[in-house]
Amino acid sequence: MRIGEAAERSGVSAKMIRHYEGLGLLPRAARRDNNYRDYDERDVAVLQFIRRARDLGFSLDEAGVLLSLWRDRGRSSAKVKRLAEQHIADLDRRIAEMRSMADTLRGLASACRGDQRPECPILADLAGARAKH
Amino acid sequence: MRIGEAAERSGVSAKMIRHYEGLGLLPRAARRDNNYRDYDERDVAVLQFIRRARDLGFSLDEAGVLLSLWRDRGRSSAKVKRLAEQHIADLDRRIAEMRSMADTLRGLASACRGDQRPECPILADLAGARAKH
DNA sequence: CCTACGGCTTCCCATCATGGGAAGGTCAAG
DNA sequence: CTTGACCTTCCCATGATGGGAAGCCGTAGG
Repeated sequence: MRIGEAAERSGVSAKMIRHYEGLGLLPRAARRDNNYRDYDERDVAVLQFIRRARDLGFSLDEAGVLLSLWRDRGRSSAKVKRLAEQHIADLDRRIAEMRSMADTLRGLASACRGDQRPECPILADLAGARAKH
Repeated sequence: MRIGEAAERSGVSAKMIRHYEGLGLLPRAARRDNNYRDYDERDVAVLQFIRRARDLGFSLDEAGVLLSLWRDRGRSSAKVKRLAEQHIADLDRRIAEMRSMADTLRGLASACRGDQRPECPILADLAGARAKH
């Protein structure tokens, strides 16, 4: 099949498929006589694998590592699990950061009247007047 | 003061101060005879304002809007509050996304033995075999 | 007086993942 | 034979940040 169909079936855009190939994340695709890339079911499965890894927040580099582990029949599941746990820890760290931001903002916004007057604890906080607690 | 001191006092790197000026987020800095940029306390306060906005997750564009509202004495706090609430909603959406990723991964990782054997539900999931629930 | 050093200047490049779009080749249907 | 939907490669943009080169400025120490 051509790249458009592979894209549709995998959920990875044609643009990205070419890009992944350029990065070396995918092997160079087979070509037809007309120089069009040619894909089969296994290629689509690989693309779906990458797509799913991206959906779970893994970077392309990490997706590449997972892919090579997937292909390695003699792999130890310990390596996969370690990678997953590191990624979970990273997600948790970023979640905590963002929660802290959101909570701070919620506190400031709730103290802000939000009317036509200029007084605003949000701007006051940004300007350096830290809240009184 | 020179850019190095302004950077240290504001917590914004010299590199970024120049960049913000290039973006038009900051007015062009005053220059000394030797062409060095020259900053005063008010400049540092503006930089701190931007820094704080960034710390709360606002984009540079949003920081620019907040900055102009801060400078506008006749502003209505409603505009500030609306911007903050949109940002909170955006943070909450991203947090929910990441929590969903982390929770899925936690489920898969807990089902993975993590030993020297190749069986691994994490890879099985990525490969398209969706979990049984 | 020369040199070394630290600070500054501009400019270009890299990151990460993705998309937009131009210029041009290929192929099937009308 | 044209049209239109594909495909190709190549360049550029995003957003925020940093790295580093080449070169200027100014002071302190020999």
